[in-house]
Amino acid sequence: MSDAFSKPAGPRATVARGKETGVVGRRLERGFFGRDSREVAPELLGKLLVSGRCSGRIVEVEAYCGEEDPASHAYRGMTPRNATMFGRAGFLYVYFSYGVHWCANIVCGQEGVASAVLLRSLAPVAGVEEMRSRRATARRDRDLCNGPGKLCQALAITGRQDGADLVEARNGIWIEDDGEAPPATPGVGPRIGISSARSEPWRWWVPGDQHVSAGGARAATGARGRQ
DNA sequence: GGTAAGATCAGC
DNA sequence: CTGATCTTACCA
Repeated sequence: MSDAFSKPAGPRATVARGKETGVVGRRLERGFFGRDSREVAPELLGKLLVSGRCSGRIVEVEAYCGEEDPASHAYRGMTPRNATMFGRAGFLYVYFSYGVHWCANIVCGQEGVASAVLLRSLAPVAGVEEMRSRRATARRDRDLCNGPGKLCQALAITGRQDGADLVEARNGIWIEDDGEAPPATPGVGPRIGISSARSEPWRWWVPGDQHVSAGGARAATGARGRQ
C-alpha cells in the first residue's frame, strides 16, 4: 500500500483550499463532540471531513452508543481494538472491518462512555484526483466515498489514524464547518449491516443526496434488507 | 485450541 | 450471491 499520508496538510490547507473555493471554514471544537452521539450525528451532516489534501461533505452517519448498544463494538467492554472509543471526544476511532476495509468513527460524549458516530458517506469536495487514484475500482465519482470503507480508502484513512485528534488536527485530519447547515429534516432510519438493535433509528442522511451509500439507498427505497 | 460472525466491498 | 481475510468472543 502506498503511503499517501506522509505529509499532513494541517490547518494551512484550509487557507489553501479557501483560495480555490472562496470559502474558509472553521474546525469544530471539542464541545461539539462531547455530547450524546445521537445528538451529534445529525448535526455532522453537511460538515466537511478533511484529510490531507482531500475533503468531502458528510452526507450519511450512524450513532453507536457504547455499552448499552448491542450493535456497538464497545458493548462488551474495552478491548485493544475499541480502546479509542472510551477516550476523549473528538478523536478518530478507526477499525478494520471484515479483514478488508477500514471504517472511521468520531468519538463522542464523556470520557469513559464509548459512544461514537460512524462516517458512512461523503460527497467528494477537494482532492478528487487523489481519491480516484486510490479507488481505481470506482467507475463514477459518486462511488468514491459512498460507503464507510470506501471513504476511508479515498481519504487514505487507516489504522494509523486511529486515535488522531480531530480538534487539534495535528495529523492533518479534522472536521470543518464551512457554513453549510445540516438538513432541517434529515432522513432517519435503522442502521446498516448490523444484526442486533435493528430497530433503533440511529442512521441519518441528507435526503436525496446521490452520495448516500448503496446500503443506505437500498434501505431508503424500502427494498428488503437482512431481517 | 477451534470456530463463527462481523458497523464492507467488488465481481460474478 | 459470494469470496476476501483480520479481530474478537465464545466454547470445549
